[in-house]
Amino acid sequence: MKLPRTFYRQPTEEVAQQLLGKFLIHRHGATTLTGRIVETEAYLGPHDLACHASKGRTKRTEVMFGPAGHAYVYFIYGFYNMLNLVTEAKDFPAAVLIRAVEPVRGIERMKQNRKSDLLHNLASGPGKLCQAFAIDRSLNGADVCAKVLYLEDRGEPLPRFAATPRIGVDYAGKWKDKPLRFVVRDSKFVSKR
DNA sequence: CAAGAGATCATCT
DNA sequence: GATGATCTCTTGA
Repeated sequence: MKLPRTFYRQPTEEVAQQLLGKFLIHRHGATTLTGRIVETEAYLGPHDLACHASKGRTKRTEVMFGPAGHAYVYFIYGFYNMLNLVTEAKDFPAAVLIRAVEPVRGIERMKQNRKSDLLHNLASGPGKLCQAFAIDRSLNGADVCAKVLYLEDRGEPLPRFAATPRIGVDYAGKWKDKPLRFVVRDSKFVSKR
């Protein structure tokens, strides 16, 4: 079943954890790309110095201020897109970064998109994932309770997971060490470290 | 195997 | 004009 908007309206940490073992689906033209989520990070809101929205409401962070259940896709380092899901109430800017999935369907297409044949190298990182799933800024603001990009609960119980500090946020002061990254234990498909 | 540099651009100061 | 919620390749031991 497709995850409803109420799912995304919950506290961000809760959403990040509950997303593990759920399925990300992108209907891209004639191809359906599917992956099982194995790694996420929570960005808690304006007080979280690692969250883009801590810098205020800008053109870029606008989507995070909107209602839950929409995609926040941004471009970074001149190369990569990052996929986030907006959480919590309207006007409260928080989101969950999808960092890695286990490829399930559309694998041949992912291999082409990534120019790699290694299954564990297709979507094991936020930039790789977006490349494999053909996700770019044209999907920024997209409703993930609609038909193109959405998530599904396929009845799998919540996998065992670990919490670690988030990656690449050394600038975030006391927030950089908070255990807000969640990874499925024993998955081969998480990003390194 | 670990460490470091380079790639490249939208966004904000 | 500086700087990233990254990735890949090269280097050197």
